[in-house]
Amino acid sequence: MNEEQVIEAFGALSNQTRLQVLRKLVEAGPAGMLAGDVAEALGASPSRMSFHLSTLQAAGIVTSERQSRQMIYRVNFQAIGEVMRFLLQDCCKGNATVQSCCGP
Amino acid sequence: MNEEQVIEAFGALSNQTRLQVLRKLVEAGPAGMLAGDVAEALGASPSRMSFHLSTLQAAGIVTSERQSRQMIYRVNFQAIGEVMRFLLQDCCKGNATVQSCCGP
DNA sequence: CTTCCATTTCAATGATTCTTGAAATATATA
DNA sequence: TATATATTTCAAGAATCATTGAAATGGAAG
Repeated sequence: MNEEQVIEAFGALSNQTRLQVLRKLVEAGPAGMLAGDVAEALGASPSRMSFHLSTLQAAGIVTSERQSRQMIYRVNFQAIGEVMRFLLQDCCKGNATVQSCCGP
Repeated sequence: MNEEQVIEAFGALSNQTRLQVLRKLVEAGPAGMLAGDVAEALGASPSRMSFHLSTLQAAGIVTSERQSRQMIYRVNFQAIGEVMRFLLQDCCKGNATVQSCCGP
């Protein structure tokens, strides 16, 4: 993951609605969630949710799969880990204080 | 660190100039860097750098201290760790794949 | 083929962010 | 006090982002 992608990911994460979407999808687990269900769960219109889901997907933070006429969205934990790795290793040179976020 | 602060931090990190500033300040270590030196190092005007440094400081990612008529900026590694912890624990419920970013 | 349903795309609008250069502020020195 | 230096603040304009509602698309079912 390069700097440009990481910047896009941070941009995607710097929004309340999208952070709520992320939490919902984490809750949902590997099964993921339908776009419409995410919209309903968060009280957002379909078009507004589509905008935010697209933003998250463009940043790689979620993936999408068509299931007949609906769309399943899932968290991409790998991508989130890579963003964190970039911040820790590339930006902060593996600083121990930062690293302790994952610690005991 | 609460959601609002984390969103502000992600916003601060989603910009190329500010990511470059962060790297410079990490390089500089505990001594920090003068605002003017950061500006010069990155080829940015004083007012433009002041804007970005203020954004980073408002987000808690850097601290500032006046030294006579100049300003010393330093990385706040603790804050960066807290942002990562929030993303890992609060958003991703401690997901192992995400956590492995800090791993071996 | 028509209709229905889920989602996305589009256009318009308002809000936020970024850049630029000039003016203001704070501090030091002559 | 006057002057110089470092930084911030301010105002204007350009660019990007978010919300809304209407229209278009993709796919299933009658």
